[in-house]
Amino acid sequence: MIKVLKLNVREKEILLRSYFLSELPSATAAKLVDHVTVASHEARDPIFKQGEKADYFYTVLTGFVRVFRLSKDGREADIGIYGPGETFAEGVMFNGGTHRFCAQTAEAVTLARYEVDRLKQFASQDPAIGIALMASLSRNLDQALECVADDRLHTAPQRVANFILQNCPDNVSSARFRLPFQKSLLAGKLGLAPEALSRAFSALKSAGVSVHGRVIEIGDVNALKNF
Amino acid sequence: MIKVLKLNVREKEILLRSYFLSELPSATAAKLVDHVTVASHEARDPIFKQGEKADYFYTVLTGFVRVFRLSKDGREADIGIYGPGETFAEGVMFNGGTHRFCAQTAEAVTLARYEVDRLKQFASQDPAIGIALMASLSRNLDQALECVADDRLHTAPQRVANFILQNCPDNVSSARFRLPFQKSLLAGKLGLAPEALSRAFSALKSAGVSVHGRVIEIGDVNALKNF
DNA sequence: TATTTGAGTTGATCGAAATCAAACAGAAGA
DNA sequence: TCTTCTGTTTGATTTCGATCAACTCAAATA
Repeated sequence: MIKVLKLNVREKEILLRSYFLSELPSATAAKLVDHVTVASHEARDPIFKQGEKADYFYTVLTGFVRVFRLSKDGREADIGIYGPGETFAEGVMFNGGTHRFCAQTAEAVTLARYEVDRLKQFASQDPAIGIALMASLSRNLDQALECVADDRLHTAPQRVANFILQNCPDNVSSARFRLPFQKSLLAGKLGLAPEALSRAFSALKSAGVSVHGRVIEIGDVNALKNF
Repeated sequence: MIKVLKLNVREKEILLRSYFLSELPSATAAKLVDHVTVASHEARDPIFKQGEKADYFYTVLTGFVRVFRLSKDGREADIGIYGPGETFAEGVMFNGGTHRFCAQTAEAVTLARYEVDRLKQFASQDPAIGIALMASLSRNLDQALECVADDRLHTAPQRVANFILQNCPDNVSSARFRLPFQKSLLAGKLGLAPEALSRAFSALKSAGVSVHGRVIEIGDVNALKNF
């Protein structure tokens, strides 16, 4: 079930701090916020399906969204997980107005929706909007390329190590953090079966990583970097 | 050895038909062409290296360029092959001005170079330029996501079949085309070792594909689609 | 014509991760 | 408290593709 609502104050703040809008002068950002609608989704809700007409692109306000390709034989391959402040599917502004992938909520999620046609119009009037959109596209492009390279160069334990390191503050020797979503979701994001993720965590024990539920403890950050 | 030159007439035409400039009104495109420099590279020349400061992004005029990540232990993973009319490394406009990947020519190549700083300035004045850049970014983003999904869902022979089908005209039952670059380059693009590509071609014989040097003949396009 | 060189293929082996199956643990519900 | 359900782990097996090595073939060179 989707409910469409107006933005509340808290949501407005999250949105203004998102990667996309934070690039803009505050007056411009405020104008865009006025045209945003909010969609509230339950867990496991489909947001859109590949092949559908694309009327919106999205910024996540709360929760996590899984974007994936569905193959002919029904298997799914994740191409990205997006969390609060992140924008996804901006590509539909320029690819013929059709979604090329499926998107589904991982849990209860609220989304800010930008209308494609309206944004195109705004972008054609104000260069700053185009530039902010480019920054967002560019960020997502870099992540996708990084993902291809990571998949092709590194083993499962190495990819998990990379992910852990991205979630560690820089210049510390040990750290601890909590996974913001299920392990099975992380497995998908890294292109692994859940079993492979589990085994990868075991393999990282020797590098000082211990896992308790969703809490991950890194004993020696440098050891992990050289894994 | 790099030689920097002015555009000749032929190069100017290729550039105006490139994915990036063809999106623009001809007056705008002409203005950008005036600020482009041409770099002429020999085969196997490095164009830039990951970590380097990024002063330009590029559109290929002739030849093919390989963009790849170099890992700590010296292995390389291709993230894209770019040919005539395609633009690469536009991401550097927004990622802090540093190249995140390496680029190398596969053969003798001529490139049109756009100065990042100048393009940013132009984009901040004319919304159409930003929109054209977005279209280019968006195209490259889609390709990268497609690549992730393809890697994760399909076996080597299936990926090769997909590549072949992308190079077939639509709605024909049989076709024939010539690879525009070396097989080893194609192997890299598909994330395969050259041996694996060779074996994949053999596997596709049963689906009516025959290979003579760089010429690929597809006996039954539909059989290939269902491979 | 003989020779060298590089691209591509073929064969044998190995390793990483998918798959299938079963056990296990923690949270939610009766 | 006991049961149920879902997410995660562990074990056994299989499959795919990397790797290493040898070989073929064609083009380039002498």
